[in-house]
Amino acid sequence: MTIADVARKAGVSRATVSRVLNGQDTVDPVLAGRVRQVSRRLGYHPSAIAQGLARGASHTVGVVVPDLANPFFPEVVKALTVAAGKDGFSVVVADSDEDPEAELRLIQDVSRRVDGLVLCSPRAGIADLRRVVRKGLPTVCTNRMVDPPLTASVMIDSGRGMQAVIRHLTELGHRRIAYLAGPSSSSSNADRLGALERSLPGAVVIPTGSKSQEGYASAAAAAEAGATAVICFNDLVAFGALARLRALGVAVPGEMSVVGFDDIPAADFVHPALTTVRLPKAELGRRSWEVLRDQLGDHGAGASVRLEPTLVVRESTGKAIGATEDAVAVGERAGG
Amino acid sequence: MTIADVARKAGVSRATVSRVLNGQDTVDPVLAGRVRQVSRRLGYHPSAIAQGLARGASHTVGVVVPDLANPFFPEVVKALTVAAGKDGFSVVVADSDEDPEAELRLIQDVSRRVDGLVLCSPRAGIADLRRVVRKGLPTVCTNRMVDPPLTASVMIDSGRGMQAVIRHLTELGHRRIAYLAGPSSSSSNADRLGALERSLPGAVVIPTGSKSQEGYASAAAAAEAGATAVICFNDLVAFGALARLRALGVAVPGEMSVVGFDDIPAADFVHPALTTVRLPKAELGRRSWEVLRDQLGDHGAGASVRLEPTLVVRESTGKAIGATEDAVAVGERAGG
DNA sequence: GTGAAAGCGCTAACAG
DNA sequence: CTGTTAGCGCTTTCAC
Repeated sequence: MTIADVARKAGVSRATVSRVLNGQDTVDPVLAGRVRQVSRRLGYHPSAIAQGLARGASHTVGVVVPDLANPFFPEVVKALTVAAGKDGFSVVVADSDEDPEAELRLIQDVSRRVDGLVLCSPRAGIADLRRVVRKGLPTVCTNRMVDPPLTASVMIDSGRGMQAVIRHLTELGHRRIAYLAGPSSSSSNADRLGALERSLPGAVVIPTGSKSQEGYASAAAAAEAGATAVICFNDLVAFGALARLRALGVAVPGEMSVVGFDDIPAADFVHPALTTVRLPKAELGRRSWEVLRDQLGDHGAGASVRLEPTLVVRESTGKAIGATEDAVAVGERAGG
Repeated sequence: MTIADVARKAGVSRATVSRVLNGQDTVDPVLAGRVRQVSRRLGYHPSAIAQGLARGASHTVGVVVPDLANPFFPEVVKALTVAAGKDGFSVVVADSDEDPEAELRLIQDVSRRVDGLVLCSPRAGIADLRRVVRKGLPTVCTNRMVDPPLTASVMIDSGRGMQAVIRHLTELGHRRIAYLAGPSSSSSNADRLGALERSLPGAVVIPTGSKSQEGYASAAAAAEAGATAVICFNDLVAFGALARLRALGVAVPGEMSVVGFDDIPAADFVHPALTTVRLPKAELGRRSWEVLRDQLGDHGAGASVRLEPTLVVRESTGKAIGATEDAVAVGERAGG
């Protein structure tokens, strides 16, 4: 079932069928009607592949993410597909499973079949990235500092988020704070770590990860370290920490404050409701598309946008134990 | 930068370049080496579009989901992309945003650019589905009864899951049970509802939805209806219900048992840990790919596989209040 | 207004 | 083993 079949049945040339189906108004209405009817009756649908070849553009963009099972990414991808869809673009997604090697392979792979690419929080090293990102393929990179910039970028200022958290916590009198750190390959994690060490050199950093399981495993160490507040790499980790602290009999926020990052929907429904840094996920997806689309059009260099996170205070943070007006003393407590 | 450029620089024909790059062993090692070197130096990457046209297959499959922000689907999509990736296939995903109209449009759209399609829990009516599913395009449909079957299918037996829940609850002495129902367009919801009404004709059904917000809103009604146990359409809804019950001062599981469906990762970390029906999400994705791949190959009709859910009992369910050995009485209680 | 013809970049017979 | 020759299905000048 090709355009030729329609042309033959309708008694016109393939060019005419093409014109009609692409909405050109330079065709005799009678013929146009006949073509439309025939093509409908035959159930004809043009091959996007062939169109892609002929037009030199596939109207498809790729997005590669580290882990689609992490609630952060589906929201970004969703907003991106919806936005791109409105402009007639499809989105192919690739999941690298947090593996930098796989990520590089996927980038190259996907690059061969798309008009543009968005790299979501890529985990690969900068040198590797520079190697595989095709010069000439419109690309936007999210949540990943690359200096000098090799692509357009859309960032969320994680450092600012961390600062807001620290301010919040210190205002509550917390002096001993632990950070359950995310994957070392995560650039956002590095940003947060940087901000943390700058504002609070004495913070205890506990390598953790990005899943609840890992938060569960690490939370005890935070308690043992005498922290009165624990900042988690993301909400999932915070959920795990919350569960572990409960198991340990440590009251939240009474004895320990907990804060997350992301603000996934469930954060508002756990108990205690999680204080967290809201990252504008949907906006990240939308803006990524816009920035990419701009490059697709005028072939320009591509913008660099920076989005702001906002601290959402709920129930999991509270006054430090033993905190006084001008608290200096650290509320030491035995772990678990 | 096309295959012709490489051919010219390497002093061979395009066919030879093609052969080398596709790993055919029928080429003089010397030429092959030269070709590989030139193509690397030039940074040449074949266009997947052109290959697709020439080969008559794009090595891309589509998957359309109702809502990527619902944690059920990313896990399915992830497993699917990983499985397909291993066989050299890319996956384009489309998110219909729970809108049947949009879904139909997306199906047609995506169909034009892929070798195969998986419809994940499609929300459109059967008649519409029948209209847009392209005869001849390998397709698998998940979680959607279509009779007579118009495609291969991979189902999770939701009814069985519901039965297991009811058995569990009645063994605990519950007699008055409420169901916070999911979207009416959801086939799984219909299955669960069917099983519920068959096993427990007196159950109270409260139209709810698929999000925590909605569960939060509906939970009070369940309490007011005098239920001692509430079954939720999914874990997200259950999280909402849990939050509302806590706000209402209703103890779980002391005064009210709560169960969900899906078993998303967070279910094990909320408090109380959620009793839920685990749906094999990753397996659903993997099997969907396998069934699709089989059709891609031998052009066969496509299998019909059925996956079993399993009840995971955690902390949110317990003995009905006032339940006796042979409980008959209903534990009536005032709503919050 | 409409058709003929020339590709888009690649693969796959088919000769040699 | 390697090159030549046809296309894959569509779009798009360029004449008519």
